[in-house]
Amino acid sequence: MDQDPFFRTLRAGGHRLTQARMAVIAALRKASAPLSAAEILASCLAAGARIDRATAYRELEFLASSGIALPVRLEGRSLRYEISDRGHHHHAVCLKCENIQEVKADAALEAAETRVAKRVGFTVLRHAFELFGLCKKCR
Amino acid sequence: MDQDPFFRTLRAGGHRLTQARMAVIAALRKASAPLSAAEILASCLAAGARIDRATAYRELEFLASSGIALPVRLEGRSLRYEISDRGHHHHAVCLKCENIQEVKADAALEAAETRVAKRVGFTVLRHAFELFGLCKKCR
DNA sequence: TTGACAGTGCGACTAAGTCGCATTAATCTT
DNA sequence: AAGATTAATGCGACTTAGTCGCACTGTCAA
Ligand SMILES: [Zn+2]
Ligand SMILES: [Zn+2]
Ligand SMILES: [Zn+2]
Ligand SMILES: [Zn+2]
Repeated sequence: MDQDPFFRTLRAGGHRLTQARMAVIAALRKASAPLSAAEILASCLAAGARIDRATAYRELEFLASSGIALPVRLEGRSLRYEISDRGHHHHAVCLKCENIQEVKADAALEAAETRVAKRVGFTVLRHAFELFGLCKKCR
Repeated sequence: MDQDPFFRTLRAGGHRLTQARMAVIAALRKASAPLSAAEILASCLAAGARIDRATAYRELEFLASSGIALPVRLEGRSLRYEISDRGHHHHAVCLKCENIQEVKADAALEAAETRVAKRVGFTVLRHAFELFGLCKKCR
């Protein structure tokens, strides 16, 4: 626990390692796809941590501001979060089975994104790229 | 009005040209950026059409299913709509002035999107690409 | 071990959208 | 032009996702 980089970051920032905080981080770690606040809350409760809805929301917001959780806002769905140590990627959402699949960053795509931004005279702080359709299984 | 392609499509489909429907289409036409349901409702009311909130939502959904309105779901914002006859494009959202700017489709970007989809074995029905940052004026 | 205060639980609140159902009005028929 | 048909509407109650203030509590450094 003391060698965990996220926990060290939190301690270094003067933040406490509370039950709720550790439960939420554990829930994010366990997840294989981005989770909504409600799902994270359910996961924490299932794991035996008694935390409140408001706490779950506040904690996720805090973890996002600390760079530990990454907000994932897929169009049409409610806000989700994933753990932030998996490198830059995007998502493909299956419209049939609802599965969310990671799409590794593609150099050409990222280059095109940069070029387009330059063309329209925009300073890009963040970008979103999502695919919606049918996954291998559902096709 | 009878030569309007959208109106002709609606008539051909056996749909009525109601006050609400025409008011919503007019609001979408007037808009220079994607509008939320609330904004469209306000625009209709300001134009003198007495329509209900539920009607505005239902009408927008209907127009989207008819291919006349295009849902624009920019991450973190509520669902918006724009008129559908402007060709494929994406959006750049200024985080300071909240302006939403159209970004014309870029051949290289679209090609990269297609290639990435193929790589992950995904049948893409729709894609999203958005830039978030600072516009020319706000930089 | 204890004081300070970051973090929590509670509950009331808001914003965005949905739904069922009785009524209205756009279009069709005659 | 009047009546019939039924798509579309208004109303209001409901849901879902998230926010907020405030009194209380648990973490941790001294
Ligand atoms: Zn699938
Ligand atoms: Zn990217
Ligand atoms: Zn701006
Ligand atoms: Zn595109």
